[in-house]
Amino acid sequence: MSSTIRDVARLAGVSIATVSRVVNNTAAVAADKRRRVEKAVSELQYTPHPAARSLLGQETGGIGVLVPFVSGPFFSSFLDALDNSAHDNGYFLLIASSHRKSNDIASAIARMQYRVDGLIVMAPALHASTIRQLYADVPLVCVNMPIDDEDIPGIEVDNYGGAFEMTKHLLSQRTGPIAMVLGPDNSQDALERKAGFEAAAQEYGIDRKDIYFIEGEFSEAFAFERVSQAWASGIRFNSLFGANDNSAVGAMMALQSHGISIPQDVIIGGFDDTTVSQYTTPQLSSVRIDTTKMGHLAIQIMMQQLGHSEGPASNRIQLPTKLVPRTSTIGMMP
Amino acid sequence: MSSTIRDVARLAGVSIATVSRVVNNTAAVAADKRRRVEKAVSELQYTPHPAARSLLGQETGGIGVLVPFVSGPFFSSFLDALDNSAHDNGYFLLIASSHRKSNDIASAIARMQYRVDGLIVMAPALHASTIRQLYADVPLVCVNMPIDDEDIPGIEVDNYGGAFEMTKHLLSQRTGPIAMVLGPDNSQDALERKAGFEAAAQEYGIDRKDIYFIEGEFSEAFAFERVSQAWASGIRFNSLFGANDNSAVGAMMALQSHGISIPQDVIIGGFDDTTVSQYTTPQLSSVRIDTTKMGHLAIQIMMQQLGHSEGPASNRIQLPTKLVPRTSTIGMMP
DNA sequence: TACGGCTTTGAAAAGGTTTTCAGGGGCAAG
DNA sequence: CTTGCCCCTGAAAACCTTTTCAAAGCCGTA
Repeated sequence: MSSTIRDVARLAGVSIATVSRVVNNTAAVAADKRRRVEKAVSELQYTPHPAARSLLGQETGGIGVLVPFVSGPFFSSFLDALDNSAHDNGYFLLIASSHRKSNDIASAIARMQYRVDGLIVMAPALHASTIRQLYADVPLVCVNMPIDDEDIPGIEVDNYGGAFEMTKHLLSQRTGPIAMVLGPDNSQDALERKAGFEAAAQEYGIDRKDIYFIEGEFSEAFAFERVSQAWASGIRFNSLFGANDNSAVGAMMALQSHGISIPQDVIIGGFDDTTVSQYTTPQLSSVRIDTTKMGHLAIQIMMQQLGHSEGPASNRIQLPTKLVPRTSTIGMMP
Repeated sequence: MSSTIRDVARLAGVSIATVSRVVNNTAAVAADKRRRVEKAVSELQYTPHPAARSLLGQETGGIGVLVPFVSGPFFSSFLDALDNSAHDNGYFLLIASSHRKSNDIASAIARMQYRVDGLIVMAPALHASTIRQLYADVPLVCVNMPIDDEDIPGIEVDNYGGAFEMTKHLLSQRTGPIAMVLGPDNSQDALERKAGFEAAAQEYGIDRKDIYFIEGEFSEAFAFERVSQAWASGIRFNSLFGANDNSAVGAMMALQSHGISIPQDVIIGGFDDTTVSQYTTPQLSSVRIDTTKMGHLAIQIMMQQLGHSEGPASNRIQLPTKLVPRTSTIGMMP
């Protein structure tokens, strides 16, 4: 079986207090005893039991992460950044996915209780205050979700601005009727993107009846079907904005299957700048969210809350987005 | 602050033992006391401290997962399956990524000590016995890595068979000189794929001098560069097998940039059946590893080891692969 | 009525660590 | 030589829970 601090103390001929002092380097210990203890530690392969430590209110070294899904390029690259950054700061990640169901979130958070020093949550369909309520006494960082409490630190993505910019880009290339494939109703980011889209369309003076909204679910298959239906039913537009890349790609496939050529007949833009956007034909213009930066910032804010570092000036950050134009919105190649 | 079992006991007017019995439903308790305790529990929002529990050798409810990376379609869909399956069994995941460095693995495993009930490891560059050595007394499941100890349960992917099948597919479409973009030397799966490739080439009687190996690192950029070099230096082949999809895509891009058309001039196959393979032009033929099944199986074997279920008949599973032919290897569209 | 057995209950120990507190020893200064 | 201070060390408490063990109460039966 695994050895305890008592075993080490016995082997080294000292008290357990001394062992603890050597292991944690927390007080002066006579040189010879220190040596003896170190020898005993390595001989017995002693590792302090984390449960005993956290029982005393010590830090656990863990950071809980809650995301809707683990897979998908957007979430997974965010997780990757989180993981790297946490690792650099000596923390490990406890990851749970909520699958967008809110009761799952409650149970997932319950499991994290006492096991983590902080919580990083991304739950686009929930509000930050709900999370805070679920687990009150832990440092919290909310990412990419509506933050309705001034005191909760977090990172908000500029969905509005990104959508606005993309829509302007589309309309500057090709004016006239325009369509948008929406996201799920309960997703705050989807709504913000819609708002940005509308504002830009208005700025360009597009007539209300020349703006088409097509239902979507952030999924390629769903977008394919609905866009296909829309086109078949005679709806026509010169450009299309997908609330995320999945939707945009689905729309692209649907239109191409109707014999429409992109970007000659219709230009298309997406959101998220997913990996696939580089591989479609034509390559999909998109709006990049810097997930790596997002992850780093989240950990940085968390470290600040845990008192480990200075952190950014504010603990409430608006993450800018970046337009990435590709061939799906550019009429002619140079 | 958060409340303890003592607070509950005091409020309900019973002993802490009784509270424990009610909370864990572990022995008969008089109806009125039970009610009082339940009331106190909900009133104080009491949650047992997991550290105290695990100190008593109870199960933690956590399963540790070690993967080279968190991101990337292959790993993340595996993680997703793992997460779903673990969740269904009432477990949560503790995820750490090793970034392929072996000292990171050691420290990651050290962190997991005592925090998890079991460990699922995917470390293509390491051997199972090394892991076992690092953390002896915990149920272990090794996935997609060389298992050099009969007693360690795990899932091995049929890399050899998949590569064999793909190579046969390539040569049945187009015989003659053939190239393979290799994976990293220290990766067991890469070596197995190479072996499968060689065996198939031999079966088809391809002359040794008509078989070209091109260095690779499982990365698109690296493959692009090396394949480009190879072609520029005059090496010619009718078909190419990429040790993974990244390499195959890189090769495809490189060849296309040289004016070669796929599949008319050269046919290409990959491995992993990554998402992008559906979006390249032409779509990339690949070999699918059912990551979802892999995740489910891994959890299933783990549950068996933890004594929770019957599990599969054997705890040593060879996961079959499946050839997914697409347009990159089919000369003419129907 | 008395006794045996069953149900319910609480006290206490155990699990492994950190930290406080008090004491012991050595050394320097007076 | 004595006193005082500092350095080092060990005993013990504290953290929170589960579980064992023993006792108490109750019911039914002889």
